[in-house]
Amino acid sequence: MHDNIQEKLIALVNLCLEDLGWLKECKDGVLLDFPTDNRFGDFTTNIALKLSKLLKRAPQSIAAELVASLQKEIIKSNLSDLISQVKVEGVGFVNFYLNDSYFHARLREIITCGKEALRLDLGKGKKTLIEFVSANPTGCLSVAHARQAAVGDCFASILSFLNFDISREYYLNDEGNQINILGNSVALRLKELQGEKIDFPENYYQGDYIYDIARKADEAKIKNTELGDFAADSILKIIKDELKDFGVNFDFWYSQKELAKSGKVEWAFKQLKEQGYLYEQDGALWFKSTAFGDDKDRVIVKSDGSQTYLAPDIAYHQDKFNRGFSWLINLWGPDHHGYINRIKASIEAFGHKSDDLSVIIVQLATIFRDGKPLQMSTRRGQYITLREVLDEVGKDAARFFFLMRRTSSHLDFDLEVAKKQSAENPVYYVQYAHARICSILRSSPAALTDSDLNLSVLKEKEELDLIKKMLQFKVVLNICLITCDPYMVTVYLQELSETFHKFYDLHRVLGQEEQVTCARLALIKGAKIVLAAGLELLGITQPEKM
RNA sequence: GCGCCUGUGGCUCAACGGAUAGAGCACUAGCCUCCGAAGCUGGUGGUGCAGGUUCAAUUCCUGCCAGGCGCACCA
Repeated sequence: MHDNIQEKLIALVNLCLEDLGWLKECKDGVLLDFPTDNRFGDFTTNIALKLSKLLKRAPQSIAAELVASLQKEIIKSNLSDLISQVKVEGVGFVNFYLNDSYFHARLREIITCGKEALRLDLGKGKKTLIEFVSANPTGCLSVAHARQAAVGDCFASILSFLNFDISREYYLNDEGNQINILGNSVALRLKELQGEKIDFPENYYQGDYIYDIARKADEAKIKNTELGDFAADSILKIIKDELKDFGVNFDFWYSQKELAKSGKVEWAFKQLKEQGYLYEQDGALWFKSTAFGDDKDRVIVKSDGSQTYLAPDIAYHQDKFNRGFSWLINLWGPDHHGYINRIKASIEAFGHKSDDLSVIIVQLATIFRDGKPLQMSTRRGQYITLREVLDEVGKDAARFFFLMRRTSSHLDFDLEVAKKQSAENPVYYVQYAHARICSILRSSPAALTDSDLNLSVLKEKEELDLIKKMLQFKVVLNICLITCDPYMVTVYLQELSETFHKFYDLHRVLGQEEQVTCARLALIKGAKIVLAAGLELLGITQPEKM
């Protein structure tokens, strides 16, 4: 069942190149791709263009010679039932055209096996940990966190689909300065509620939610020294609810407080010291990150004896490996990009490869309301929260929106526009295609079954285009893996939907000759399977009706 | 000053280094006695600037211009 057509064709090309005595010139190997446009066949290779300079010959003449050889070889190796033709096109591309029966077989596979037919075992069960969001429990999640949540969750789903053994983790910054400030903020608001006049510092958390927590703390009679933890716990509950409603579920909530208690930080220090990567200077303890390409060495214990943020972070990342994960993925905001080198340095100091950690920088979403950008400040409590976005545009549209731009690109998000145009949001275009298929399937006579299904009646261009587009699903997932970016799925689903809508517009499914109706029903069932699989990866519902 | 991200029609965005740079919105001309018109078809309109590498550059490299974000013994 394994679809190894691509390997088969590459082997064929290599065989012919060998015969022609050109194989040794092809240093980078033969690239066999899906052409940008299916006018140019089903597979294409640019090998003649590559060889042109080395052989000092015109690419078309090289291609022509190669094609002649390929045509002979195709007949010799009985591949003519698979390949309908191979020819030179354009400036010297060699394009392969497959027989329709190949696509019919692939479609049959999809409707028989369902989404299992779309899987690729690229992960081989590799234990992978993706850490994302990890917002401090000092306030609600912002839109920036929301984008990270959508990207991280979707990428994790894709990796899982590709047979990586993936776990989702949230690193909980539940101790330190910001928790102290949080506790002090609550304490002050409590005094204020009790009628005292207070002077609320600018660097304290300004949001109204601090009042709510203060009231709750008062009721629960929380001691002053425990206000910080109490507040963090309360906020964490809110965060968990927000994420749940956004459809994001974490396997692990990793507590920095627990890490500090565990002795793992000291253990990490000891290891680094033994390797000679720590030294003291100016009363502080430094990590020699320059040994691994960082711009400067980094302080991990300040001269006042307290640790910098880097200290637990080094131990944390090492602990990820110690827990058995061999690939770490971190999603960070752009403000953390300077942090990449020092963390990578730390894992290298422990003998891991730099590539064992992939850091994905998720660019910010700039929030607009009525065309005006909003200033964001956690402390002031003036920012658009994930909750607000969910309430305003809904989970499906929000997730799709956050995922439809390249992760490394800025995202403009005007809430008013998103609300106003919600009916025109691309997510509805895709969901509409799914619902439309369901509607046809509902209207189809029950008597028509898949038995004696003859897919060979699918000969129309739009029918074959739809199958070919469905087959690109795997290619897209592969690109997502290579680029560490799930956004391509949203682009693909729009294209798949478009291909379906075009088919729908030109050809009727129901009321045709029985064989044709059956085959087309199978075709749209296949399209439904792929659409649903894609939407599921995005964490978006697959409505049967809209 | 250094680092990262981004410059593509009026607007928001696509395009593994490939073939005629694609969509949506907006503007505009059409398509429902027929499976969902939240759809389809046509039209107008575009790669910031200057070099370089390449058979081939929106894509890679250098410089410039413009915008965003970072450059702590903060977290």
